[in-house]
Amino acid sequence: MTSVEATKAKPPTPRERARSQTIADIVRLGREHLALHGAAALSLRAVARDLGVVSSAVYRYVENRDELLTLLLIDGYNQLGDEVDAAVESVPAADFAGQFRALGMAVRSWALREPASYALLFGSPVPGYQAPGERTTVPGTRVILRLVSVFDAAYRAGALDPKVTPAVVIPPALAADMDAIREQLNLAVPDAALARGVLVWTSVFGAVSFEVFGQYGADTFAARQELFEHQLGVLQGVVGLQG
Amino acid sequence: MTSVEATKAKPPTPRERARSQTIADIVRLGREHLALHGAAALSLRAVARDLGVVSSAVYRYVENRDELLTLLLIDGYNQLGDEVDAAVESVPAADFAGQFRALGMAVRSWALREPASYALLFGSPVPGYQAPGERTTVPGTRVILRLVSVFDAAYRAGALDPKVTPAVVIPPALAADMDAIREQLNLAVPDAALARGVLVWTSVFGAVSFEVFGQYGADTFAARQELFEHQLGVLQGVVGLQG
DNA sequence: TGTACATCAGTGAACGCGCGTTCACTGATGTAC
DNA sequence: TGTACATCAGTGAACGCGCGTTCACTGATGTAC
Repeated sequence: MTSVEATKAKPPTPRERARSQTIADIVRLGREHLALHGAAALSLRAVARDLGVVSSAVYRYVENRDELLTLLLIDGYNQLGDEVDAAVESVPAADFAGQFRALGMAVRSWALREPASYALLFGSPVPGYQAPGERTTVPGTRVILRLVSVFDAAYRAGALDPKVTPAVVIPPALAADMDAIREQLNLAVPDAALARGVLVWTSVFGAVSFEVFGQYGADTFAARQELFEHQLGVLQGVVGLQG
Repeated sequence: MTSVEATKAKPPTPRERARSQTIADIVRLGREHLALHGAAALSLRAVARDLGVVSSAVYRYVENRDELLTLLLIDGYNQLGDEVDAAVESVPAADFAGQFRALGMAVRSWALREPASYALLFGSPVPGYQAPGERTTVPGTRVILRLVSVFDAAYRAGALDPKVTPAVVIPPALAADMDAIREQLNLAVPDAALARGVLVWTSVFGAVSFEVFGQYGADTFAARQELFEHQLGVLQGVVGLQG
């Protein structure tokens, strides 16, 4: 009445605020359980206990265990996506190589900070759980879309060296896949560079996964940060980004 | 008595043969359960059921659940190691690039055939389980040792192109790690190539993991075999293997 | 401003399930003399 | 070759546990008139 805030974007009622607060708490507690016991052991009862509530009460907020997994998946993708976006945007628009390295390092540092979420998103599939594509595809593709957009912008700016190492032929079937991707994402970058972009993508996550999942022995690599940055440097060369 | 077979390598008694047969059965059934429900859900009771035996009986053969996991881990590493060895050895000794590609393709085809074992070895760690290094290190390093030996042999034969793409500097801390590795494994290959070898290693597994763990969307890549072979071809160039 | 009703959060008991692991036991198979 | 004993595989009952999910319920908070 007195103020002009009746902008029809109806402000949340106290109940609604309490409700979304509780859902946020559930997701947070779920993430902690993920970190302690892994996705397969994620249990609604345990989350209810930590929430200080009887186990059946969480069913007011979450349909079942699988939906909690879905919420955690989406939450993880968005955390990672936000950090990657911020890292890339902190680099000058013309420094494509720097943007690529910032992206890679953002992925690594988030993964090391949240190994359980990383494992949920990029590790072994959770047995018996199938992510609902309608809800996870958009957040789940943020990083790769960002990576591709860096490569494409670099190409359009003439910053992708076309004569990278020994050229490797692209078989027709693979070229067809590349065409589809290029069309769907409105890209300019040609087949060879696009295919190398895919390799770079999987390689970045391969390096991060080895480190997070403990595939490097306990003490084979002391200089892991340097190793990763070196890997990024080489990968940058693979796709022809100079700088 | 009648024959000369008392060579002191005492032949197994019937009981001993039955025993190792049963252990082999347990491992085989465990692998099947892994494939169906994942490592976290691996249960001794379920294995006992499939073995047609009461649940407490498996404790005659396996100390506890963790030991079954260890057996499966070792079994998986050795399956993979055997296939990789066979693939590499089927290529002429002088064709280092061919050996590398054979290794990569052997990893991929085993992983696609045994996705659950692959997930156990290279996916998210199993919560609460710590592999006993004394038993798993040797089988667990077979692939990387084989890969390194291909690179080293190529280097010694002068088949590693030293002027690969833009050279990337190796910081001192990383160089120290490389020195230790070189000494421990008796290698000749220099820092730059060794570091690129590590990248190639993690990249091969990164590409395989993305495919096995379903990170590529359902239909983004139809030509997965071609994609992987292309990736191997580029990686081969990264480390300077010509051919 | 006050009353009557609807909505929602949380309770507590219960269902049926599978798990790892221990233990005292029965019988069959091997070994020593 | 035969007997006495030791070893081993497998049984079946029991322990205590945690899980997902349903359901009828109580009480507090919101909404319509």
